[in-house]
Amino acid sequence: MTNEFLTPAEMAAACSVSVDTLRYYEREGLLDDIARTSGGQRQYSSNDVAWVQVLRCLRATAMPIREMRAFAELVREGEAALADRLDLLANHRKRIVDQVAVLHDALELVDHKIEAYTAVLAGTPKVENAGQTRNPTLDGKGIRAS
Amino acid sequence: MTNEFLTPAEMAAACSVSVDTLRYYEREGLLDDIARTSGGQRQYSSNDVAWVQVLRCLRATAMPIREMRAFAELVREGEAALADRLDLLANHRKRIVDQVAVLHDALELVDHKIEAYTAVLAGTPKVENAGQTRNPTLDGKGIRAS
DNA sequence: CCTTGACCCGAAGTGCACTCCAGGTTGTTA
DNA sequence: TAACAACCTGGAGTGCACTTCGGGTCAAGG
Repeated sequence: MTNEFLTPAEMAAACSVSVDTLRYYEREGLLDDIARTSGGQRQYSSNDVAWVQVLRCLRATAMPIREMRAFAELVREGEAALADRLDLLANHRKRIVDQVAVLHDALELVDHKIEAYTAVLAGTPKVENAGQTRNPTLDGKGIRAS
Repeated sequence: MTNEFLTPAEMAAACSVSVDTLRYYEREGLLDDIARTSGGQRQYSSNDVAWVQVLRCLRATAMPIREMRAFAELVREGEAALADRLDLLANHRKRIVDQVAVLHDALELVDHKIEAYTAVLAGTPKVENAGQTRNPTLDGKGIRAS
Protein backbone atom coordinates (compact mmCIF):
# COMPACT_ATOMS: atom_id res chain seq x y z
CA MET A 1 0.00 0.00 0.00
CA THR A 2 1.38 3.33 -1.01
CA ASN A 3 1.05 6.40 1.12
CA GLU A 4 1.51 10.13 0.62
CA PHE A 5 5.29 9.94 1.06
CA LEU A 6 8.06 9.21 -1.42
CA THR A 7 11.03 6.95 -0.85
CA PRO A 8 14.49 8.43 -1.51
CA ALA A 9 14.58 6.73 -4.91
CA GLU A 10 11.15 8.08 -5.85
CA MET A 11 12.10 11.53 -4.61
CA ALA A 12 15.30 11.48 -6.65
CA ALA A 13 13.32 10.60 -9.77
CA ALA A 14 10.68 13.25 -9.05
CA CYS A 15 13.32 15.97 -8.74
CA SER A 16 15.76 14.70 -11.38
CA VAL A 17 18.62 14.48 -8.92
CA SER A 18 20.55 11.61 -7.39
CA VAL A 19 19.78 10.21 -3.96
CA ASP A 20 23.28 11.30 -2.98
CA THR A 21 22.59 14.87 -4.00
CA LEU A 22 19.46 14.81 -1.86
CA ARG A 23 21.49 13.71 1.16
CA TYR A 24 24.15 16.27 0.32
CA TYR A 25 21.58 19.07 0.21
CA GLU A 26 20.26 17.95 3.56
CA ARG A 27 23.75 17.97 5.09
CA GLU A 28 24.32 21.43 3.66
CA GLY A 29 21.26 22.78 5.42
CA LEU A 30 19.14 23.21 2.31
CA LEU A 31 16.48 20.78 3.50
CA ASP A 32 15.25 20.43 7.02
CA ASP A 33 13.14 18.04 9.01
CA ILE A 34 12.73 15.34 6.43
CA ALA A 35 10.25 12.85 7.89
CA ARG A 36 11.53 9.38 8.82
CA THR A 37 10.01 5.96 9.25
CA SER A 38 10.34 4.26 12.64
CA GLY A 39 13.36 2.52 11.19
CA GLY A 40 15.01 5.81 10.27
CA GLN A 41 14.44 5.86 6.51
CA ARG A 42 13.50 9.14 4.87
CA GLN A 43 9.98 9.90 3.73
CA TYR A 44 9.72 12.88 1.42
CA SER A 45 6.50 14.87 1.21
CA SER A 46 5.12 16.72 -1.80
CA ASN A 47 6.25 19.92 -0.13
CA ASP A 48 9.76 18.54 -0.12
CA VAL A 49 9.43 17.84 -3.83
CA ALA A 50 8.32 21.40 -4.54
CA TRP A 51 11.11 22.85 -2.41
CA VAL A 52 13.84 20.76 -4.03
CA GLN A 53 12.50 21.75 -7.42
CA VAL A 54 12.88 25.38 -6.42
CA LEU A 55 16.43 24.66 -5.26
CA ARG A 56 17.25 22.96 -8.55
CA CYS A 57 15.91 25.93 -10.43
CA LEU A 58 18.17 28.25 -8.44
CA ARG A 59 21.16 25.93 -8.96
CA ALA A 60 20.46 25.66 -12.67
CA THR A 61 20.85 29.42 -12.83
CA ALA A 62 24.18 29.34 -11.03
CA MET A 63 23.20 30.28 -7.50
CA PRO A 64 25.97 28.96 -5.22
CA ILE A 65 25.05 26.42 -2.56
CA ARG A 66 25.93 28.80 0.27
CA GLU A 67 23.46 31.35 -1.07
CA MET A 68 20.81 28.68 -1.39
CA ARG A 69 21.52 27.84 2.26
CA ALA A 70 21.09 31.50 3.18
CA PHE A 71 17.76 31.48 1.36
CA ALA A 72 16.69 28.27 3.10
CA GLU A 73 17.55 29.85 6.43
CA LEU A 74 15.50 32.93 5.64
CA VAL A 75 12.57 30.72 4.73
CA ARG A 76 12.98 28.95 8.07
CA GLU A 77 12.79 32.30 9.83
CA GLY A 78 9.34 32.89 8.43
CA GLU A 79 7.67 36.18 7.61
CA ALA A 80 10.16 38.18 9.61
CA ALA A 81 12.73 37.53 6.92
CA LEU A 82 10.48 38.25 3.96
CA ALA A 83 12.25 41.47 3.06
CA ASP A 84 15.62 39.71 3.12
CA ARG A 85 14.30 36.94 0.92
CA LEU A 86 12.97 39.51 -1.50
CA ASP A 87 16.37 41.11 -1.55
CA LEU A 88 18.16 37.85 -2.21
CA LEU A 89 15.81 36.91 -5.01
CA ALA A 90 15.99 40.36 -6.57
CA ASN A 91 19.78 40.05 -6.66
CA HIS A 92 19.52 36.65 -8.22
CA ARG A 93 17.03 37.92 -10.75
CA LYS A 94 19.59 40.45 -11.88
CA ARG A 95 22.18 37.71 -12.30
CA ILE A 96 19.75 35.70 -14.40
CA VAL A 97 19.11 38.69 -16.64
CA ASP A 98 22.86 39.22 -16.99
CA GLN A 99 23.30 35.57 -17.93
CA VAL A 100 20.63 35.93 -20.60
CA ALA A 101 22.55 38.85 -22.06
CA VAL A 102 25.78 36.83 -22.13
CA LEU A 103 24.01 33.95 -23.85
CA HIS A 104 22.48 36.30 -26.34
CA ASP A 105 25.87 37.73 -27.28
CA ALA A 106 27.36 34.25 -27.52
CA LEU A 107 24.52 33.12 -29.74
CA GLU A 108 25.28 35.98 -32.10
CA LEU A 109 28.94 35.05 -32.29
CA VAL A 110 28.22 31.37 -32.80
CA ASP A 111 25.59 32.07 -35.43
CA HIS A 112 27.99 34.36 -37.22
CA LYS A 113 30.62 31.64 -37.33
CA ILE A 114 28.16 28.97 -38.35
CA GLU A 115 27.07 31.18 -41.23
CA ALA A 116 30.64 31.85 -42.31
CA TYR A 117 31.59 28.17 -42.12
CA THR A 118 28.49 27.17 -44.03
CA ALA A 119 29.24 29.71 -46.74
CA VAL A 120 32.78 28.42 -47.16
CA LEU A 121 31.61 24.83 -47.24
CA ALA A 122 29.03 25.75 -49.86
CA GLY A 123 31.76 27.36 -51.91
CA THR A 124 30.19 30.79 -51.64
CA PRO A 125 32.07 32.67 -48.96
CA LYS A 126 30.67 36.16 -48.46
CA VAL A 127 34.02 37.81 -47.74
CA GLU A 128 36.18 39.66 -50.23
CA ASN A 129 39.22 37.39 -50.14
CA ALA A 130 37.00 34.49 -50.90
CA GLY A 131 39.40 32.06 -52.46
CA GLN A 132 42.14 32.45 -49.87
CA THR A 133 42.75 30.34 -46.83
CA ARG A 134 43.24 33.25 -44.44
CA ASN A 135 40.15 34.89 -43.09
CA PRO A 136 40.22 36.65 -39.74
CA THR A 137 36.47 36.78 -39.43
CA LEU A 138 36.13 33.06 -39.65
CA ASP A 139 37.44 31.99 -36.30
CA GLY A 140 39.20 34.81 -34.56
CA LYS A 141 42.68 33.45 -35.13
CA GLY A 142 43.25 35.42 -38.30
CA ILE A 143 46.63 34.75 -39.74
CA ARG A 144 46.72 31.02 -39.38
CA ALA A 145 43.04 30.35 -39.54
CA SER A 146 41.11 28.90 -42.37
CA MET B 1 58.35 52.72 -27.41
CA THR B 2 55.31 50.57 -27.84
CA ASN B 3 54.90 48.08 -30.62
CA GLU B 4 52.07 46.03 -32.03
CA PHE B 5 52.32 43.41 -29.29
CA LEU B 6 50.80 43.25 -25.82
CA THR B 7 52.56 42.23 -22.63
CA PRO B 8 50.94 39.49 -20.56
CA ALA B 9 49.48 42.10 -18.21
CA GLU B 10 48.03 44.12 -21.08
CA MET B 11 46.68 40.97 -22.69
CA ALA B 12 45.03 39.93 -19.45
CA ALA B 13 43.35 43.33 -19.20
CA ALA B 14 42.27 43.25 -22.85
CA CYS B 15 40.61 39.85 -22.41
CA SER B 16 39.33 40.30 -18.85
CA VAL B 17 41.19 37.27 -17.58
CA SER B 18 44.15 36.76 -15.26
CA VAL B 19 47.70 36.24 -16.48
CA ASP B 20 47.53 32.81 -14.84
CA THR B 21 44.48 31.89 -16.83
CA LEU B 22 46.25 32.88 -20.02
CA ARG B 23 49.15 30.58 -19.15
CA TYR B 24 46.70 27.85 -18.14
CA TYR B 25 44.92 28.10 -21.50
CA GLU B 26 48.26 27.84 -23.26
CA ARG B 27 49.22 24.74 -21.25
CA GLU B 28 45.85 23.21 -22.05
CA GLY B 29 46.43 23.58 -25.77
CA LEU B 30 43.90 26.35 -26.31
CA LEU B 31 46.52 28.82 -27.54
CA ASP B 32 49.47 28.00 -29.70
CA ASP B 33 52.64 29.65 -30.85
CA ILE B 34 52.48 32.76 -28.71
CA ALA B 35 55.34 34.99 -29.88
CA ARG B 36 58.24 35.57 -27.47
CA THR B 37 60.86 38.25 -27.02
CA SER B 38 64.51 37.25 -27.27
CA GLY B 39 64.41 36.97 -23.49
CA GLY B 40 61.51 34.54 -23.59
CA GLN B 41 58.65 36.81 -22.51
CA ARG B 42 55.34 36.46 -24.26
CA GLN B 43 54.13 38.95 -26.85
CA TYR B 44 50.46 38.68 -27.65
CA SER B 45 49.14 39.84 -31.02
CA SER B 46 45.73 41.29 -31.79
CA ASN B 47 44.84 37.94 -33.30
CA ASP B 48 45.58 36.36 -29.94
CA VAL B 49 43.25 38.88 -28.31
CA ALA B 50 40.46 38.03 -30.72
CA TRP B 51 40.97 34.31 -30.25
CA VAL B 52 40.99 34.47 -26.44
CA GLN B 53 37.84 36.58 -26.57
CA VAL B 54 36.21 33.83 -28.59
CA LEU B 55 37.39 31.28 -26.03
CA ARG B 56 35.98 33.38 -23.19
CA CYS B 57 32.69 33.61 -24.99
CA LEU B 58 32.55 29.83 -25.30
CA ARG B 59 33.53 29.38 -21.63
CA ALA B 60 30.94 31.93 -20.52
CA THR B 61 28.34 29.71 -22.12
CA ALA B 62 29.60 26.62 -20.31
CA MET B 63 31.67 24.92 -22.96
CA PRO B 64 34.12 22.63 -21.12
CA ILE B 65 37.85 23.25 -21.57
CA ARG B 66 38.35 19.90 -23.30
CA GLU B 67 35.80 20.83 -25.95
CA MET B 68 37.45 24.20 -26.42
CA ARG B 69 40.69 22.30 -26.92
CA ALA B 70 39.02 20.12 -29.54
CA PHE B 71 37.82 23.26 -31.27
CA ALA B 72 41.30 24.81 -31.13
CA GLU B 73 42.73 21.66 -32.67
CA LEU B 74 40.20 21.74 -35.48
CA VAL B 75 41.11 25.35 -36.16
CA ARG B 76 44.76 24.31 -36.29
CA GLU B 77 43.88 21.70 -38.89
CA GLY B 78 42.59 24.40 -41.23
CA GLU B 79 39.91 24.12 -43.86
CA ALA B 80 40.00 20.34 -43.86
CA ALA B 81 38.25 20.40 -40.49
CA LEU B 82 35.66 23.04 -41.34
CA ALA B 83 32.80 20.57 -41.33
CA ASP B 84 33.84 19.27 -37.90
CA ARG B 85 34.06 22.81 -36.56
CA LEU B 86 30.62 23.54 -37.91
CA ASP B 87 29.37 20.42 -36.17
CA LEU B 88 30.92 21.38 -32.86
CA LEU B 89 29.54 24.90 -32.98
CA ALA B 90 26.10 23.70 -34.02
CA ASN B 91 26.07 21.41 -30.98
CA HIS B 92 27.13 24.24 -28.75
CA ARG B 93 24.51 26.51 -30.26
CA LYS B 94 21.88 24.02 -29.20
CA ARG B 95 23.23 24.04 -25.65
CA ILE B 96 23.09 27.82 -25.58
CA VAL B 97 19.48 27.78 -26.69
CA ASP B 98 18.70 25.19 -24.00
CA GLN B 99 20.36 27.38 -21.40
CA VAL B 100 18.27 30.34 -22.50
CA ALA B 101 15.16 28.24 -21.98
CA VAL B 102 16.27 27.24 -18.48
CA LEU B 103 16.96 30.86 -17.60
CA HIS B 104 13.61 31.89 -18.96
CA ASP B 105 11.81 29.37 -16.78
CA ALA B 106 13.84 30.41 -13.76
CA LEU B 107 13.07 34.03 -14.38
CA GLU B 108 9.37 33.21 -14.35
CA LEU B 109 9.67 31.41 -11.05
CA VAL B 110 11.75 34.15 -9.46
CA ASP B 111 9.44 36.85 -10.74
CA HIS B 112 6.47 34.97 -9.40
CA LYS B 113 8.06 34.78 -5.96
CA ILE B 114 9.16 38.39 -6.01
CA GLU B 115 5.62 39.40 -6.81
CA ALA B 116 4.18 37.25 -4.04
CA TYR B 117 6.70 38.54 -1.47
CA THR B 118 6.10 42.11 -2.52
CA ALA B 119 2.36 41.67 -2.19
CA VAL B 120 2.70 40.26 1.32
CA LEU B 121 5.07 43.02 2.37
CA ALA B 122 2.66 45.59 0.99
CA GLY B 123 -0.10 43.98 3.04
CA THR B 124 -2.06 43.04 -0.03
CA PRO B 125 -1.42 39.37 -0.72
CA LYS B 126 -3.30 38.23 -3.79
CA VAL B 127 -4.09 34.76 -2.48
CA GLU B 128 -7.31 33.67 -0.80
CA ASN B 129 -5.90 32.86 2.64
CA ALA B 130 -4.42 36.30 2.76
CA GLY B 131 -4.16 36.83 6.47
CA GLN B 132 -2.60 33.49 7.29
CA THR B 133 1.06 32.68 7.62
CA ARG B 134 0.94 29.50 5.58
CA ASN B 135 1.05 29.92 1.84
CA PRO B 136 2.39 27.12 -0.32
CA THR B 137 2.78 29.32 -3.36
CA LEU B 138 5.12 31.65 -1.59
CA ASP B 139 8.26 29.59 -1.38
CA GLY B 140 7.61 26.01 -2.26
CA LYS B 141 7.89 24.74 1.28
CA GLY B 142 4.18 24.96 1.95
CA ILE B 143 3.34 23.83 5.43
CA ARG B 144 6.12 25.50 7.32
CA ALA B 145 6.60 28.44 5.02
CA SER B 146 5.57 31.95 5.57
C1' DC C 1 13.96 -17.48 8.48
C1' DC C 2 16.67 -15.87 4.65
C1' DT C 3 17.91 -13.37 0.98
C1' DT C 4 18.27 -9.22 -1.46
C1' DG C 5 17.97 -4.62 -2.61
C1' DA C 6 17.24 -0.12 -0.93
C1' DC C 7 18.63 2.52 2.69
C1' DC C 8 21.61 4.51 6.69
C1' DC C 9 26.06 7.15 8.12
C1' DG C 10 30.58 9.67 8.17
C1' DA C 11 34.32 10.25 5.51
C1' DA C 12 37.13 10.17 1.61
C1' DG C 13 37.52 10.90 -3.35
C1' DT C 14 36.63 13.16 -7.95
C1' DG C 15 36.70 16.47 -11.79
C1' DC C 16 36.80 20.97 -13.10
C1' DA C 17 38.78 25.45 -13.82
C1' DC C 18 41.44 27.92 -12.27
C1' DT C 19 44.97 30.15 -8.72
C1' DC C 20 49.00 30.42 -6.04
C1' DC C 21 53.85 29.39 -4.89
C1' DA C 22 58.99 29.23 -4.95
C1' DG C 23 62.87 30.30 -6.90
C1' DG C 24 64.95 32.29 -10.71
C1' DT C 25 65.27 35.76 -15.10
C1' DT C 26 64.29 40.01 -17.71
C1' DG C 27 63.90 44.72 -18.54
C1' DT C 28 62.79 49.39 -17.38
C1' DT C 29 63.64 53.30 -14.46
C1' DA C 30 66.50 56.39 -11.27
C1' DT D 1 74.46 49.61 -11.92
C1' DA D 2 71.18 48.97 -8.54
C1' DA D 3 66.65 48.39 -7.55
C1' DC D 4 62.24 46.65 -8.51
C1' DA D 5 58.27 45.19 -10.98
C1' DA D 6 56.87 42.10 -14.24
C1' DC D 7 57.95 37.99 -16.22
C1' DC D 8 59.43 32.87 -16.49
C1' DT D 9 58.78 27.58 -15.07
C1' DG D 10 56.89 23.27 -12.98
C1' DG D 11 54.15 21.97 -9.57
C1' DA D 12 51.11 22.25 -5.69
C1' DG D 13 46.87 24.11 -3.79
C1' DT D 14 41.94 25.79 -3.83
C1' DG D 15 36.87 25.88 -3.91
C1' DC D 16 32.94 24.01 -5.61
C1' DA D 17 29.41 20.59 -6.19
C1' DC D 18 28.84 16.64 -6.07
C1' DT D 19 30.03 11.24 -5.95
C1' DT D 20 31.84 7.12 -4.15
C1' DC D 21 33.17 4.09 -0.46
C1' DG D 22 32.77 0.84 3.38
C1' DG D 23 30.48 -1.17 6.69
C1' DG D 24 26.26 -1.70 8.76
C1' DT D 25 20.57 -1.54 9.02
C1' DC D 26 15.78 -2.07 7.24
C1' DA D 27 11.94 -4.14 4.90
C1' DA D 28 9.48 -6.84 1.44
C1' DG D 29 9.25 -11.34 -1.19
C1' DG D 30 9.87 -16.40 -1.19
